[in-house]
Amino acid sequence: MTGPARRKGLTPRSEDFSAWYNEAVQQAELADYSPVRGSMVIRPWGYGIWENMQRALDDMFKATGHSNAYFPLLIPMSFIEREKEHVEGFKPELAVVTHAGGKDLEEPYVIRPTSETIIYSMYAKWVQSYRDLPILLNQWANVMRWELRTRLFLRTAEFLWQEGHTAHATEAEADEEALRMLGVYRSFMEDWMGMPPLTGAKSESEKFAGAVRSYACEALMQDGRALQAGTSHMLGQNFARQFGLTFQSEQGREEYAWNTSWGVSTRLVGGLVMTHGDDVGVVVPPRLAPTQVIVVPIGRSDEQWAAVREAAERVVGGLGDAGVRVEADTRRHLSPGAKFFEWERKGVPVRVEIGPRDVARGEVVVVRRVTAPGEERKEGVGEGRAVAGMPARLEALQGRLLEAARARREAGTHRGEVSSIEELGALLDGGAGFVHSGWSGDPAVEERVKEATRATIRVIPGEEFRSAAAPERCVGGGKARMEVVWARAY
RNA sequence: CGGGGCGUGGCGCAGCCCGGUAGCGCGCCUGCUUUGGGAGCAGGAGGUCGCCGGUUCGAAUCCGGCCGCCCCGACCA
Repeated sequence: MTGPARRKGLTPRSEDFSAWYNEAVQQAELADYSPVRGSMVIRPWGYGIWENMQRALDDMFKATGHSNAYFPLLIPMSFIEREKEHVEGFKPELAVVTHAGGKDLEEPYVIRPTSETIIYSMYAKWVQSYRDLPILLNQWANVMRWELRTRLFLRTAEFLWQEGHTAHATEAEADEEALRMLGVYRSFMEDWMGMPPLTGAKSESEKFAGAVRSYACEALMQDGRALQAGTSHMLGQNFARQFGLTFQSEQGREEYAWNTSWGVSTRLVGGLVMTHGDDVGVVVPPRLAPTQVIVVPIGRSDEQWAAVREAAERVVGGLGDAGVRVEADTRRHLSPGAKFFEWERKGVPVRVEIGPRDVARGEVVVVRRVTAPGEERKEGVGEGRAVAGMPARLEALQGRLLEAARARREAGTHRGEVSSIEELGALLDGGAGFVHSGWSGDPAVEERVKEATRATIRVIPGEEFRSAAAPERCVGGGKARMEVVWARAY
């Protein structure tokens, strides 16, 4: 199995999804393992995707009134320890700096696992009056959580993310903010990633350490497991109390501010791979692809090469003018086939082949990375028409990826009464990803389900995702008080 | 942290049981011929066999300890 036959492709997803994922990520050159335990190197192709994600998200944050700022990497240990649930949640995975400048530090610093504490300590300095609120900041940063078991992009010890932190005068305003950003995440995942998530609230046991309410986007991966792709928290006044974040209200009273925090990380890149990838490799949606179109000139003799190069340059120029991110692969030591495989593994949405035959006809061959049923993969198109039609072609592909992912999510979702834990387990074993059911609200039921099936409540779905007929029975027996969605999660 | 697997040129592996000249494929370099789905031939470079210690005339191989990586589980907004 290690010979040439194996080298031609990845381990099929159906055979070993985990092996497929690792191979897909590495062969697409998204990331590589590093000498540092649990920390990966994000390579240019992977980082390019992240940069495109950042740009889109950053624009959305700005459009909703937020500004960027930057806070220190190191946080005094005492800060983390101040909020009781927060410290309990994060203590086990903290990396601590105890020694610097050649001597032991008086107070250790932790490498931020998240920045609530240091940010709200600063907000406390900046806020005196209700007129200073709201504060709407975001930071792009790296954070560190010493995870016991890591996986490329999905869970690494160090990862890149953005964390939004806001302070408001009222609870209603804070909750509105938390929900607004949940909606921003959802739009981003749908419109840019083609990864339609379920959104809703977290149960008590799954919420963020220190939050009053947590909201999340949960996406269904191709292996039927859920990926928590983004979270937004209404922190109440928990941190404000610990850090003295108070303001004088319009009525002259001293009050604690209400906070929110929200974040998405490089984990999204892993989600992208597991949403759209196939047995050939990664598939990157056009809006996020660092290169949307790869032009491959094909020629034997020097004269042929000169002719196809010229045509390739014309196409690259034309596409560039049309706002398409395009590149020509002019390496002469590689055969066309080798280049085809390489770019397919990386997931470039469209390839344009230009050989002597095409030049003679004034055509190019346009090849799609993914095809709809019944659609030709390769297509000879007049050069001018190929260039002019490319933006529309890319948008169509973007839309198709979203629809395919939505269809997979729906096919992997079970709705209807689930009246026992055994039945829930059978549904999950039978291929269901998201299983809707009723729930009494009793944490003991969650615990029992987890024991028996390894599934957890991913969300208490928002209105739009609830079933037409609300479930009446709780999976643990008795009456349901709400609808929940179960899944085995990453 | 529990269980399993694995550390040998850049990558993937064989050799280890049974101690004795370190091997294969891919990749890389040079030359020539090639280029429409992973090119061919010829020549070449590249390895203190994860680390430390022990046994032995002699250790990739046997013994002890340590370190690291991957997978499953536990843990993990």
